[in-house]
Amino acid sequence: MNMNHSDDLRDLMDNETSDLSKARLRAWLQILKVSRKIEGELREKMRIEFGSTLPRFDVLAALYRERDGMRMSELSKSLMVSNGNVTGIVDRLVGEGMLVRVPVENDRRASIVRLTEAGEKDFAERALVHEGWVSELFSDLSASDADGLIRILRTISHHNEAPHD
Amino acid sequence: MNMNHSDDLRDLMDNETSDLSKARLRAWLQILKVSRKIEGELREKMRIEFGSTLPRFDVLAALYRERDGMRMSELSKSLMVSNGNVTGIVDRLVGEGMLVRVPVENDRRASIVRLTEAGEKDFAERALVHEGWVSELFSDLSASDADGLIRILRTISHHNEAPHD
DNA sequence: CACAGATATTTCAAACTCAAAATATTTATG
DNA sequence: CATAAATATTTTGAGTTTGAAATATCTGTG
Repeated sequence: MNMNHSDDLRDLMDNETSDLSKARLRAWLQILKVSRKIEGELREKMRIEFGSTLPRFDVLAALYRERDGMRMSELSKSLMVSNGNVTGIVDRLVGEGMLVRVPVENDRRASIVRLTEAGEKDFAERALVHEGWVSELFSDLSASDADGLIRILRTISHHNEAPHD
Repeated sequence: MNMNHSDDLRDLMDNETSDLSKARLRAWLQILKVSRKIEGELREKMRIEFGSTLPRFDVLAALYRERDGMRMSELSKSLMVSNGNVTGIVDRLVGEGMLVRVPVENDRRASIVRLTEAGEKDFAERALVHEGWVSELFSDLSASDADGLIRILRTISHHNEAPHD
């Protein structure tokens, strides 16, 4: 057949778009399926138990980790959602008394968002309940499978990391 | 210490909400992180390359698997989104000439949605490109890791399967 | 200092999403 | 047959999400 180096490569590529790439596609679809199902369950619990939503919980969680507060841009980057999106969520949480916007010294464009005392207290309680829900939904996941899952997912997210400056 | 059987159980439970439940929470957060990142990438490619969106792609994909078409309710169940949601997406895809609604014999409440010839042709091309994108985004995922990932995720989705009638 | 470009955030229009209510139709029961 | 209950779908209102445009402010360069 006289295949040269390029043909070998081509052959590898074709195999990849056939077998490996299909396995990866199945993996992606399974990730999507699980995350939709779990998100749906959590959304419903969140609505019924807390009268609140997942996006709001996510914002509160981010700010609970950064007690000194975050800028809008840090918040949207950390949650991987658009800037404009965070504006609306924060507006509502401010309206609920969970957050405050604090002006930034020497930069009148920016503001720091942080939990109010009530917001901190409320979220601490909700976070415990939320952890329980997740553990229940993942109750078939052993410790070693949890670790394996995290390891594999990390290889994926590292590959797609935003290129550092 | 004189611990009885109940104390043993309590102890096991407390350990669970401490270590295992935290591992499961980390696993969930990692799933969420990966699916957001990948969805974001795919959304952008979808918009730039196809001038379309992920939800529309999902609907087309479901109907490409069921060439005879599906009812609205089957579609929304298969995609795990609400009924009302599918209505809007299908409306737009009908407007684009990708889908048609066919009345159902003997049941004037229902209609079958199916791909047009153009829709079928368009989607077949897009699906190939899409698979390439996914394989690229998952290029650090080996065949065995893909299989491992799928196995672990299946244990999770099986636990949260809708209880059959 | 002027002012071009960069940065931080909000506003905007369109799309997506949900849960609940409304509509239309079918099925089952008395 | 009448009609209550069930089913299939759409409509509605509120919220979330995006990408792009608009605002406001800051920074660096001449």
